[in-house]
Amino acid sequence: MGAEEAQTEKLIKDTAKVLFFQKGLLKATTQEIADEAGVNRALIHYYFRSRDQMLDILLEETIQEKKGRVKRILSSELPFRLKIAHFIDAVVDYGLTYPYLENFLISEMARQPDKLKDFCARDRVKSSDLIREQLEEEIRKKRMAPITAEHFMINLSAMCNYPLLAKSILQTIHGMTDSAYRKFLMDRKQIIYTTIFNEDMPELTHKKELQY
Amino acid sequence: MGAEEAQTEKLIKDTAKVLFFQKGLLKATTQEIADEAGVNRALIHYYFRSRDQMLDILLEETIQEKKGRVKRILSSELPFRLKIAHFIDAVVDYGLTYPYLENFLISEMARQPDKLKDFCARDRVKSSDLIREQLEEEIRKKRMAPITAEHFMINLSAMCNYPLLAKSILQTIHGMTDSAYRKFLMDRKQIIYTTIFNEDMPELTHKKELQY
DNA sequence: TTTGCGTTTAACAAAATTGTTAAACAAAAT
DNA sequence: ATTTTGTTTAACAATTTTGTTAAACGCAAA
Repeated sequence: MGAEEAQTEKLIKDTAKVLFFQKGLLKATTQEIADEAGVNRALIHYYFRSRDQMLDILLEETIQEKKGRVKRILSSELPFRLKIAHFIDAVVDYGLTYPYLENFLISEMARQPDKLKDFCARDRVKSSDLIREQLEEEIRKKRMAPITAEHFMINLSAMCNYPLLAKSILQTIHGMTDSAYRKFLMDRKQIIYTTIFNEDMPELTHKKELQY
Repeated sequence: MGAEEAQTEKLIKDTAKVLFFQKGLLKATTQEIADEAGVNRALIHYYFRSRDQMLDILLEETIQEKKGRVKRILSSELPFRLKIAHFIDAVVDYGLTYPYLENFLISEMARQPDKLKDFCARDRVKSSDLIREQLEEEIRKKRMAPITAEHFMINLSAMCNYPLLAKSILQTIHGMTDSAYRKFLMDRKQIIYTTIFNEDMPELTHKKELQY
């Protein structure tokens, strides 16, 4: 349709993101993506040259966005516990959109370790570094048991991300509908906070300022 | 070599398990498996008819074994906290062998949900049911904060399994060698226990009796 | 030693998937 | 109206992967 910008390109990318990161179809073919987007398969090669290059772009974009949100929260001026509460909130919320994102990244790393090494290293600006000082002060003040920043962040990431990665398993075992699963994840925000701090999670204000 | 039992069949299965569940190569082809095992590709079809059927068998066998170990521990007569300590120990140890097992299961569920539904449901005899009573007593006695058995088990599974699923990511970010990663996982056993119970993990006796 | 049976292989056929190309098309600019 | 530009498509070629088959092989029992 002539000069209609990168509209179609975005349509393809968004469709592919849904198949890969939301529905967990790691092996979705270019044909399946094209069908889902309602375009011809050759278009994908026109815009992205190859399936692999498209995948790189999708991963790059999506992970950068997620990491951006997280980093914005962890490097904010909030007090420690409130910061962690916002982290939990943001990671779980984002996971509702793309539950299989990390799952996908993991598979790709096994397939082409070299390519993703630097990408991953550059990207994952160790989040543990962003909370180390505050965490250590918290421990010094005897407000929580001693733990390294690395293990603390991994505990936190684990409890937030695992139910996302394992979405299909959890839904099957407990016979949850999509909306039940959604509610289950919302409950978990509280649970995770309480498991770590042994107290109720505070109300979250400033949510919007921290999103972008 | 004549009457040499199902020796070769086992060789192929073990090789495939290593590629799929240990190295995380979800897309390993029948050719790659055959090469790695040092046999001709057609052998795989001779023994398993198709790649998909072999995959089913591998998943079935491996998950059953892992679940067997876990269930044996959770349905033992041990006191609650010791039981959980053994659970952590067993899951992390098994994960050192096949870190990508769950990752693989998750991907397969997205690909063929129906086939794995009953398999998964029958298999995952909700572990939360096996600890509910003891957990509730623990809470009644005010020895820990209130939490449902489901969320408790998911917290636990998350902290044990996530570092396994995310093996490649963690190793890359923190520049860990295989042996460093191994040590890191061993440390985590303590960390996980302490995060949940706010006390040091007890010594584990009876390890052998609980393994089989 | 030869017959039989499980095991192993190479060669072939079929299917699925990716990547390329040249032509058709539609809208905007000239 | 025609040219131009970017977009879209169908048809084709190449590659990869899977699945089949018939024959060869080696050991053990007859």
